[in-house]
Amino acid sequence: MLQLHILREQTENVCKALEKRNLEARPLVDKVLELDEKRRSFQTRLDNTLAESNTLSKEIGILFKNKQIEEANALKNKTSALKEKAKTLGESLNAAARELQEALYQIPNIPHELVPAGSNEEDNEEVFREGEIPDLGDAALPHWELAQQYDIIDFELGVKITGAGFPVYKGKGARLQRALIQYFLDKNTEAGYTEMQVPHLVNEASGFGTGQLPDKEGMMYHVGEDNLYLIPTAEVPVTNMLRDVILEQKELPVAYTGYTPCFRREAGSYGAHVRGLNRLHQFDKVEIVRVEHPDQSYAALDKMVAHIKTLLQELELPYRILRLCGGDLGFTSALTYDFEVYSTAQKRWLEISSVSNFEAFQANRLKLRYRDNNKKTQLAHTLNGSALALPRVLAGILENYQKATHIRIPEVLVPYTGFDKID
RNA sequence: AGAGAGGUGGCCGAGUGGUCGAAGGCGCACGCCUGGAAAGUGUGUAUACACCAAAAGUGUAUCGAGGGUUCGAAUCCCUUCCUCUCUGCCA
Repeated sequence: MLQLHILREQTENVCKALEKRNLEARPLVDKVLELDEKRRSFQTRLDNTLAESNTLSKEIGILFKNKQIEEANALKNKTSALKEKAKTLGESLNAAARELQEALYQIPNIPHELVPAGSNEEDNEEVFREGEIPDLGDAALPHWELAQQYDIIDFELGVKITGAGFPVYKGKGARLQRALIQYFLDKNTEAGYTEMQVPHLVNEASGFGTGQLPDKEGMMYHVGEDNLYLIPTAEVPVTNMLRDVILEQKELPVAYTGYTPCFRREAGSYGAHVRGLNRLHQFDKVEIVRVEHPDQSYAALDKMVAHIKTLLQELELPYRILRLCGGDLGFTSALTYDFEVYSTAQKRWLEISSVSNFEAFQANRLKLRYRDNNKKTQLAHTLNGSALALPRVLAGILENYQKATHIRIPEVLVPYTGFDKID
């Protein structure tokens, strides 16, 4: 949610910047400003009415104490009109506030100046590429065939017990996955992130806090009986820990990491792009989340990118980094870098991490603030990223490390897996 | 899951219809005192919104949340969430 004062004071700039998202924001922004004015006018009128009524009430109290019953009753009559007025104004105020919020929710975050113009993923800007793409020739198998050949992931079994998109990891496949999780958590901890184990179900308020609700309700699994949602990412519980929090400036930055399974209904997926591990309803992910002073948030973003790079370097996977263009940029993000690992057999890049600076957009909704040097509360900046999403890293490892008779395990993982090849 | 008790400011805790945004204490901040510290002492110490160019200031709302009664609610009523104790169940 954008801050109203920014919309009010920098209307032109905001609209111009939003053009990068191919969004004609003018009508929306105008509507917000109009509703804001309306809301404020109702607020002022209601406050004045209530003030008047409060004064009268106090007078009535004093009159009763002095046994001036008649005078008191006379004043009572006066207050009933005020009461009526306050009620109407209150309703108008609430209606305006609600409308304002709804309109405000429809405006995405302002893209950072580095965000390239563009309409879809084709226009994303590759900013970095590293790692050798192995030459596997025509013998290269996609990971789902490797998974079957070495009996390490069973998609059919998942279908049997749950449904499509819920694979069963077996034997060394399970162990490799667990090794990756632990490796990522260790590396993140080493980099200064505090490990958190969080609930995998969240309440409605948390869904609203990070913006999955009300718009993206369809992406989450809902437990109706208890009105809880299965988390689509650790970002939801981890970030919501900081909902309605005022931090002291010296407590910044906050850096958390957490491993959770992620549950996504992912309606409307199809074809080869969802085969194997490419897209799942349940998958594992290690997430990193930061809360930063606004002056520091972009330096922090760079640090996060650098950190994720080291993970991929150590795993010796070929990857590239994209700066998302305006058309592909997430609603809440100001600047996002996607990491993609190369799937040698599928001959395409798979997204394994998305690192974003939300600036104050998310904090505004969460009411996550810090107290600055003048003791004023200010919105903090929030950032998060995957470090990393497991299935596609697994797919990358299986495909890129495949040999004629086995799959090699990246060296850094061997201490975690306890074996150096899958055969 | 059943029975009971309770949710008040950063924390503890008073407050059962009228200047209560809320006593008192702790903590914290600044000052005095001190050679320095402790003790002592003085002052200050919530959040949001509105008005104001801004500061100062003023107003409004907030005592878990939502509704109601009343001229007036932390206080009474209803709904709901949560916590604690006991009983039950359970990894």
